[in-house]
Amino acid sequence: MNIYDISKKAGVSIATVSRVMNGSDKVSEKTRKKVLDIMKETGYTPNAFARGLTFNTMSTIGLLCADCSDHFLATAISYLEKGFRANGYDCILCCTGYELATRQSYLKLILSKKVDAVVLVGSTFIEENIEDNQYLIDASLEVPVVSVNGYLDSPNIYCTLCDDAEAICNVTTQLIQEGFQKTLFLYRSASYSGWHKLAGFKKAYRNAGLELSNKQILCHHGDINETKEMLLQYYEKDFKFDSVVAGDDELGVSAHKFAKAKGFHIPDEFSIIGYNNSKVGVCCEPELSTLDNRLEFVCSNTVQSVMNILNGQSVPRKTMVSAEYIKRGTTNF
Amino acid sequence: MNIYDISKKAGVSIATVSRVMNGSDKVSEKTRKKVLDIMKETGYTPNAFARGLTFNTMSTIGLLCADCSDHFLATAISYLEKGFRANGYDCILCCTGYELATRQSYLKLILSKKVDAVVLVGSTFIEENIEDNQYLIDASLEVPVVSVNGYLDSPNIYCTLCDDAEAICNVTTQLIQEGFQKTLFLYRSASYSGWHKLAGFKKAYRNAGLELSNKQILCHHGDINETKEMLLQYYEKDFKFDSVVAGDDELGVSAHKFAKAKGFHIPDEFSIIGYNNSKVGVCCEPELSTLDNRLEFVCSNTVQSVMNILNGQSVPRKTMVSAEYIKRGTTNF
DNA sequence: TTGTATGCGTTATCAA
DNA sequence: TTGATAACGCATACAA
Repeated sequence: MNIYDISKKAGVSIATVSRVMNGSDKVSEKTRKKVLDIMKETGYTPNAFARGLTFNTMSTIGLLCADCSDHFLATAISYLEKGFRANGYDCILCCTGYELATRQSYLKLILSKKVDAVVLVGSTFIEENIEDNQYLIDASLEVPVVSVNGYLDSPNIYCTLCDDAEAICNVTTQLIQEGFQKTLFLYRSASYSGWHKLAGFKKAYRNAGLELSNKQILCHHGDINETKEMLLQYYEKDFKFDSVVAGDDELGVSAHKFAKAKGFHIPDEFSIIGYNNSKVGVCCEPELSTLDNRLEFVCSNTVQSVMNILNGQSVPRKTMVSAEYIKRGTTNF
Repeated sequence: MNIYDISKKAGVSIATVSRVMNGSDKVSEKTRKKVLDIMKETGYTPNAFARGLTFNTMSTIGLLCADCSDHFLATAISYLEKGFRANGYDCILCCTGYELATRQSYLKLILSKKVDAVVLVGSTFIEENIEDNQYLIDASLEVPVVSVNGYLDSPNIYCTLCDDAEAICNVTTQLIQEGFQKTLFLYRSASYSGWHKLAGFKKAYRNAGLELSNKQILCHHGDINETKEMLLQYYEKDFKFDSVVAGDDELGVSAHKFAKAKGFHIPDEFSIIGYNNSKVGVCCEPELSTLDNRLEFVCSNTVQSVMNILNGQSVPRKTMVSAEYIKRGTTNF
């Protein structure tokens, strides 16, 4: 079924059929009804590729994310997809993994599908090494690139993110004031968000005028129990920490399991703070205190930015929002 | 940059350019090199919409899922996306929510984008009321429809699923043999998978020749702590259960928190079995025993089925796999 | 108000 | 080995 079939059945030209489809007012009620009836009868739908060809868009957004089985990223994708759909856009999902080369080739793939914009979901897309971000800047020459929780300063790249550094700095300062001065900062990987959290941690010690040992900073990736075991060893061999500030809630849960294994009383003897306010933090007892990075706001802002950009409106290149501290059972403040 | 620009620069016709692009052997090495050089130089990419128009496909699969922030579904999507991409297909993601009307309209939307196949991720897409599945059958008239973890018997609908009923039946039988004869079956919603799990639970009691009270079956949706509170009330007011078989791990964690709140010793005094082998089950102490429904296998089978169908090969309409019991700390067997 | 003709960027058929 | 041209399905400027 195409526009010619409909036009024949209705005894009109394809131009008229096209007008009816696009709600032109320059069609008589009579013919409009006739054409509409036949469309309904035949279940006609205009060919999306043909429309794409003429309009040079199929109203799709490319969503790049490292790993959509990661709960934080999956939640972001959920918000983004809903938001874009509400604006009439479909989302092409692309799970890139964490390797740069893969991300570069997948970004090209997505661009070749002629998406209207590219969304980088999660801070892992911004590399520390400047040249490694060139592929993002190249992409931004073709379509707007927006980043959720990462920041890259470039003309057609728009970023919405949470002030992780400030949040971590604040809670670390609180811990110090509570007397926890041997805090371990536990994070998963080098990423825009990772460095900023670390910077916040360091800043708290600087502000307090306290010496910070590099043993207090630990980068580790592994599943919950692997990390717990690693912590048990680290505690014995390297550093006797009295609290943990974690880069995400899963690391926080690992610290929680570590503390339980050691028989430490939480939160008086041992305090823990997670990050992301995710479901895993509420599975343990006592539940994990955490920082909520207002993902829903960040995502809806991202969607709105893309829409505004596509409508030719001016949009701030950087939007920053502060995190919210969620007090639960693993801290006293 | 389009094929005409390239052809002009190379001093050849568009037909030759097209041949070069598609690796035809009927092009002299000399002109091939010339065209290739200019393509590289200009960064030319063929227009995806135009190709879509001629081939009537853009190599995309529509992924429908109720809620991709649900960890189980997100994991499935992760596997599916990787699998389809490895086969040269992109995925359009569509989070439908749980309402039938929304799902119906979104399925139409996805079809109007001319995807090559539709994947229903999760068992919630199959409705108990037969007419409510008609929209799926209608869709299957246009493109192959495949279901992950749900079953619908119809010519162009292909299903891969885990034998939830058998799995639940087996563990329930084990519980009965261990002396836990007041098990509460806790599930979240009516769905294909939900009924089958329930059926398995009932079967275990039938097999054991035991009376099953309808107080032993409880449907509830809510977050982890809401469900825990609900269980505390239910225990006081309605039914003194000694174990829980849960439809998913989060419900299992709720039961876990309930048991802790009551001071029951796990697993001797109170046993719990979750479902899905998800991350939340490993956050609590003792960790949750659970059933792994072999999601990775189910997803890779789904991808392979779609590929085979699109290649015109014959594919079984139903593939069933048994679950794996994961013993952790909330059971004795 | 309606119809004709052209363009969108490819691929593929047929001649040369 | 190459080139001209029709076809894919739709939108639209222009003509009627």
